[in-house]
Amino acid sequence: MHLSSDCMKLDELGNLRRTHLSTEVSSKLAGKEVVVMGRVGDVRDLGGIKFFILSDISGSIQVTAPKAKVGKKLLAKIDGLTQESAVAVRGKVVAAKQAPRGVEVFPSEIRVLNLASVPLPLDPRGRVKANLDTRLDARALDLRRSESLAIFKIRHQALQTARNYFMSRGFIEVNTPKIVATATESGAALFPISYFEREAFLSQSPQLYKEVLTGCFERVFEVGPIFRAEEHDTPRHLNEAISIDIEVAYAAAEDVMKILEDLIVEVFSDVKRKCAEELKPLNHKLEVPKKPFLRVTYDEALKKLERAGVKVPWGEDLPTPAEKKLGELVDGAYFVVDWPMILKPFYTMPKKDTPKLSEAFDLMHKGLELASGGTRIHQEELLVKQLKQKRLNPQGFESHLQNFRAGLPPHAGFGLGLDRLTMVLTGADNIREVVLFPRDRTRITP
RNA sequence: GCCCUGGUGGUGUAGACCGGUCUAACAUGUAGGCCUGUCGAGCCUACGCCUCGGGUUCAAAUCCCGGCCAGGGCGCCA
Repeated sequence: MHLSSDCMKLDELGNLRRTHLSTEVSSKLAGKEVVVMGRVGDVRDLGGIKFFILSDISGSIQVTAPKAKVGKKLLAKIDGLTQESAVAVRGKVVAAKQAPRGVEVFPSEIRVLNLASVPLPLDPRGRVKANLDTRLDARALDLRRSESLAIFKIRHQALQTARNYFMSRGFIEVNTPKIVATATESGAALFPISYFEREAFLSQSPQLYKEVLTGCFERVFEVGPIFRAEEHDTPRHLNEAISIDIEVAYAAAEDVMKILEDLIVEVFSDVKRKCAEELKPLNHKLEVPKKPFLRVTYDEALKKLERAGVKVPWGEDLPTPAEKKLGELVDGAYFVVDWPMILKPFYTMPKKDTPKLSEAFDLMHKGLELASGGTRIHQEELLVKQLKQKRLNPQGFESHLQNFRAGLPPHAGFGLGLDRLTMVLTGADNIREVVLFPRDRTRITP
């Protein structure tokens, strides 16, 4: 019932189309008619003259309505506007020194395409801060804030740079299934789903698929979601994340570490150069790491930590406080290499001379793990041995193992967390800030 | 799951330690009014809040217990 009366107030978009983005309206167009569309910002009514700011994805433009020059119907329409409503304005461009950008539009027609209700759950202009939880509940509105917008433009740039990087180096972009039949890796927590009459799982990583694809495409990369059913509750873990995964034939750990190094430096440089405007509202100074990144062995890391008063027994993973400590001891981006085999998954290649250690690496940035990778096993016999050692049944991996009998080449690769990378690029201290609609232990909406 | 901290109008905060003076303050917002150059407009008026349940007390936003929720620290994270 409210709906019908509200709809009565609304205008149709009809055949009207935008001729200019708000920032394309310049004083050069003075005297010309333009059609701009966007969201209503501040409305200022001075009695004899009314102003409102119209914002679109490019920026904003002021719409000015002097009583003497604009009809009563239009003035009434401006009175009825609410913050964040969607409007179309047809009008004449006027150069004016007093206008915010030296140019404004005198309206001849205003169409209220959709009226925003009041009050909104948060202020998208950001004058009054809102808690992260409140913002995530109204995420699409929150994304109109300049800080949020800046974060996702930077994320977009990182993704674009990464894609360009791989494509210019002969990588083929692939999409592997996210619905998988078995829990392929150890006792890792996977989300079970119902797949017709069978149980299936959400993929935890494209690992096995990308390895197999090196046998045909040689160099592959994938940008896609990974799902982990771990009950973690931290500012750097989500249950759905985006991973940039690569796998390269005829390569070993050091080769893909160089690729990763190059990629990181290129992404940081691009963001620093092309997203200077976006970094400003985030108040973030981006430091481009220098190549080559420091290689710290697992053993060296333990020694450094012990000297700093943090004891980690050999053969154990670095607990969070140890990771953070190491991040203080070794600044910027660095690799931790030569991990004990027991800490790495079954497909990890052992070091030839010291088989207790692996050819696996982690890329760290100030204590935060951004990527992990290494040389993979390509010989079936060794892989079966490792499966058994991890107490996995090789029979469950038959469809995977058959590829190794078809002459799968030696290969190496890594998985890089796009969300964590974006955290570092934007200075965000909570991973939820850099994900449009984050999925964590308690949140599955919006 | 554990530990710490918190929950006050639509939003963000103050008040709490030391119960009464709280008929709950400030900002933003919203509604109305004045104003023909505002630009985080200004001025005037109004509207709207103590997380839920229990307890202590003459008296609870304030103290105690529990629930729920959130933030941080861990754990978990092949």
